[in-house]
Amino acid sequence: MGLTLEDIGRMAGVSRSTVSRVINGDAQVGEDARQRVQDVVRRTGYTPNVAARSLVSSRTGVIGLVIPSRVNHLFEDPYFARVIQGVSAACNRAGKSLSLFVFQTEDEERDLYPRVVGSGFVDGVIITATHMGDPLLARMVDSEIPLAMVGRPDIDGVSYVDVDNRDGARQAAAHLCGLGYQRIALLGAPTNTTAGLDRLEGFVKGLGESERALDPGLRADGDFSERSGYDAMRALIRQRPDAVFVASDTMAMGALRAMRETGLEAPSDIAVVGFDDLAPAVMSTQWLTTVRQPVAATAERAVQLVIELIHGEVTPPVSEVMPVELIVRASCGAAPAATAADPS
Amino acid sequence: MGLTLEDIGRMAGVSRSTVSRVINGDAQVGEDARQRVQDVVRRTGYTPNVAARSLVSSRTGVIGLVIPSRVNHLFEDPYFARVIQGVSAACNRAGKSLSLFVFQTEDEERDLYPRVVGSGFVDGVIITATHMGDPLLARMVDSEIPLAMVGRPDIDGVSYVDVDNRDGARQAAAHLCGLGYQRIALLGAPTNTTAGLDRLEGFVKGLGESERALDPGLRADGDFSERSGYDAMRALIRQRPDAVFVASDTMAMGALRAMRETGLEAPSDIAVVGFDDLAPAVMSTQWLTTVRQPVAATAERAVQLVIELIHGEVTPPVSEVMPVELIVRASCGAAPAATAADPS
DNA sequence: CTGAAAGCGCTAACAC
DNA sequence: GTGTTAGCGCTTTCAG
Repeated sequence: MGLTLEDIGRMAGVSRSTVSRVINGDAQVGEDARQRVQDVVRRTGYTPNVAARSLVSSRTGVIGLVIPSRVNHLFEDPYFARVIQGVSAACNRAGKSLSLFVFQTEDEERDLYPRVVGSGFVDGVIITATHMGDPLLARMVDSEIPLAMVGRPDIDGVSYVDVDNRDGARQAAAHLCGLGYQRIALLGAPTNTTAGLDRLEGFVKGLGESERALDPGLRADGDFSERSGYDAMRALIRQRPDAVFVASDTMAMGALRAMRETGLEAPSDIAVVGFDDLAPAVMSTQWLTTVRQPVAATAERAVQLVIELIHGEVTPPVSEVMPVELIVRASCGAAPAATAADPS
Repeated sequence: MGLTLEDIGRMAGVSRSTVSRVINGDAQVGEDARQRVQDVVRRTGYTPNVAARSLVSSRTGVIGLVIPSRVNHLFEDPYFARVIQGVSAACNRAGKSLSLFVFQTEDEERDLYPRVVGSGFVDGVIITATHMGDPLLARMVDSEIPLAMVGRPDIDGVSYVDVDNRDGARQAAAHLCGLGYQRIALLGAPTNTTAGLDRLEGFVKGLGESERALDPGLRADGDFSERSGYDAMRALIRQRPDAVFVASDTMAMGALRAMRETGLEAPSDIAVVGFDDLAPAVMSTQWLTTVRQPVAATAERAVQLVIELIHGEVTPPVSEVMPVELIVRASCGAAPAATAADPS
């Protein structure tokens, strides 16, 4: 810090332009000059001033991650930690800086929004966890800032990377049907989120593949929280389901707690299939059958996508859907060993 | 975007200097000029270019949050989500931007470190989750960048905000002693972290207040993961403790799972006290007796602290320790109702 | 109270 | 190959 190109140039006996060229990997530099410059840079630990660089290039190398988490409990769910981790890792790899914007209140959103899109502080943004109808997304699209969403947007014109929620839920339903369960319940995710909607649709579709329909009495929705899973399951239990697909593992933890409290066990009393495969308890017990979603890979693709958008290499909207995988373990009542041995 | 001070000035019929003054709240501006400028700014949605501003002021308004999480499972623990949330909220309030640096590998650390301290990209940094002996912390101190740690550093010269881990563990031990338990075990946190060390010390101290010592056989350590809590508890169970203090709620979840699996219940077979009070299951069941640590408040103080350091308002190292609170619930075997009614 | 002018550190033509 | 030069958009003396 404090050192400038000019300083380095002086020390290496060249002009600042040559130093700039060396630093930016320009090939048109003599071998000896390059050598001298690199020595000085290394010796002094010189790092270019990003502000000056941004000012002239109108690029900051910063990618914004916007989480409009008005609902506080969003942070309860390990999903967000994973998204942050994935985006961070991808930014690191791409040599970008990550700036995090968590809007916890309307006020914060109002105050911060201009910094995100107007000040030139970020080159592009990744947004996640909007709820349907959130005007924020539309505003961001209008701002024309390079934008990629993690998850499926509810409006057109947004580039995104989503996981195949429909197919995951479909697989879960089909698996439960295949296992011969008769009263298959749905403990759904909020239907004001596209993930909730897609998982509902996929579940219904999976049932349909076995000529079944979703009994409205066998459906209750939660809000992704453990507590809501518990509450919804308490209600569901009275309807005597023999299996339940829970649209998130965190809610599944709540559902299992409700079952335990009622003296019910999985899978013997009620088979359980979750969605996510990233909660600590799920990972460490390897017991819950669940739909694994590739959060890190999704976040990574989203980062690549904004970068392509920033460079103008693709024309928005572009989208991509990542495959999910049903991980069969014990909680659904299918012997995992048998499944593992299954040559199919 | 695209608009400059010059543009605004032209539209308002003043020079760019005046616009700059208005925007920066300089008092020395005529009422009419100020009015006209503000109108234009509002109408156009003008936002100053941060790069240009930083270049001249050598301030970016960015605070870096560094999480050297070489251990992947750090992200399993809700603690980090909370720290991020707290730091983010505090930055928002202070009008600062937050830049997140997660070092997951040595390589990432090596590559990113210069960007953090050398490029002038951040005005100050908050660091957390270092392990003892981590040279990173020493390097950051040497760099002389305004620095505040969340947690207690293991070297001198670092400003920090910590929670009172010692006192929390002491309270937990004292509470268990007071309840008359005889074989009180410790399921500790890693002793290569200051939090782990402090909780151990506090626990021993709390025992000491009742003239007890920690039976080495009644101690097992985990690594903050659910799995490690499970494993450690399996080992402890053989020693037949009648109570256990678990140094993190996530590990407590694992410990309870081990107990359940062995047919043991809390508090009747083994009383359990945790530490954190922020895991979803703990929050929603309100069942686990635990030491509540004020993570959000701690993060917030850390942000205030770096800001003061940036402004040179305080001379490092300064430190602060936030009080923790034992939340007595059902898992320790003390009737919570009685405790609540206790006039003391 | 307001404008003119200098310059923050860097990149990118444009010369040589 | 390498140096010179002109800004990027802003803040900040310094005049007026």
